[in-house]
Amino acid sequence: MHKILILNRNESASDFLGKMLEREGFLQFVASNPETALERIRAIQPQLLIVDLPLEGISGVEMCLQLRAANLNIPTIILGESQDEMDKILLLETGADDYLVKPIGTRELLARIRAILRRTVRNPGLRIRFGDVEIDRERRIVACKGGEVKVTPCEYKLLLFFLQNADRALTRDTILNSVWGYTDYPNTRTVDTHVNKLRNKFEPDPAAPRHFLTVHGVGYRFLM
Amino acid sequence: MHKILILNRNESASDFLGKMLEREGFLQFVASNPETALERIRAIQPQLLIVDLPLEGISGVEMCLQLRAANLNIPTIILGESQDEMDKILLLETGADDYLVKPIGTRELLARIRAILRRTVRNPGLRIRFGDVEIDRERRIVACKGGEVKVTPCEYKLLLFFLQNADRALTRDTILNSVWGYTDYPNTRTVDTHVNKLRNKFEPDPAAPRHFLTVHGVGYRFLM
DNA sequence: TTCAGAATGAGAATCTTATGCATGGGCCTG
DNA sequence: CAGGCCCATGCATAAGATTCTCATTCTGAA
Repeated sequence: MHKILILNRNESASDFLGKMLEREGFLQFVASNPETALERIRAIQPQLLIVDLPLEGISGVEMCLQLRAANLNIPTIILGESQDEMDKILLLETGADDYLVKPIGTRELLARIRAILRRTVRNPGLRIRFGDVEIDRERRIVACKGGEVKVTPCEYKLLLFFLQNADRALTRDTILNSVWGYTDYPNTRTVDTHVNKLRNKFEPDPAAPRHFLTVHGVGYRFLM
Repeated sequence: MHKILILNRNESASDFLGKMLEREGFLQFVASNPETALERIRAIQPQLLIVDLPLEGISGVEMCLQLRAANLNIPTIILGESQDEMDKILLLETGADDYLVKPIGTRELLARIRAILRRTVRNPGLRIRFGDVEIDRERRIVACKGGEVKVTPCEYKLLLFFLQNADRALTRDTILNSVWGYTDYPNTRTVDTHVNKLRNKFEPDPAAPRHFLTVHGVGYRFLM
């Protein structure tokens, strides 16, 4: 979930914007002056800053320069009032990533937010977590309690399948079909073996599974 | 010096734009249809793509989807004719990084180009380093522990591709597609062979790779 | 002729799955 | 409700299959 900080001279004005962002699944924070903005960026570490011009006693360009001087390197979208090309250019050159002229089309703003995050945030959708386990699909790495755990191709596929079908009782047949692509089901305990391996790798106590539960007479059920 | 590819259905129209870019210190290339554009992106590896809509027989959105499908991950600015918010949004959502409505303010375009390059180009200089290895793209020279190491064209391209996609698990197919330009995937071990060569040239201990890691059953992952 | 790139194949490393035995839950019977 | 039986599951092991490495050979272009 991405954090977005809105800088606006009167907080109420950013209320509408903030609501919209929350509706879209972002976490929004507010600052009403440059100083608190800088503080909060350091404290909260948002992925994006939206600056609603004009600010109190400081120009947008100065704000950008301060951000740069503070070495925060945070992606920034400016919402400005001026159609004047010169203003836009100055802001873009001093560090802003985008500039939109008010009145803002909310859907366009959203699209631009996403476009910027796509470039600057490392594929958030590709990370999944459960318990102490973190799966990074882009790197194809699984970590448990911060340390990398090696998983074989088969284990990896099975793990992803469990995550996709969390909290559902799955028969061995279903699993064999989806993960292995088998259409007929030999009397095998391959699934058991692999579940066992996943337990050993990811369950704090493999003898008392909390995530990879067995459903006696049926198969398995995975809990996040 | 950054390379920019302009995609425009009639090349002459991009002449003005191209001249302007060259004046500003960019290297500009032109393509007049999507197919050659994709080819050239692979061949030239530009840092930015400017798409001047409309194209011949293909919509902007389709173009973006193709770029995405080809896994090229190239920053894209769209120059469009439509003021319609819906068009902008669609393009931004499908992968475009910015959308400008014609007529274009050249100075604003420039500022936006720079803003995007600032975020996407990792190394403003042409030198990249990892481990004991230093790559000088301007001179096309690779050095390891200070001494020059000869690399063949193929090895060089592969090396750069790894650097651009550091820390991501890459399938052989992806690599063959991006580095070799293959669209169908013969059952070949060409990639392995070349990775092997890179290991021998750049890994302190080729038997225990620290940079060119294999992801069993998938392909390879490069670590800086 | 030379060199880079692509294909090949043998051997090594790694992964998959069958097997056997141990264990434990579920169900029947008394 | 206890005891015992049966079957499902856990789990270690090893054989078998796959995938990877890398030296070598082949091919085509300069």
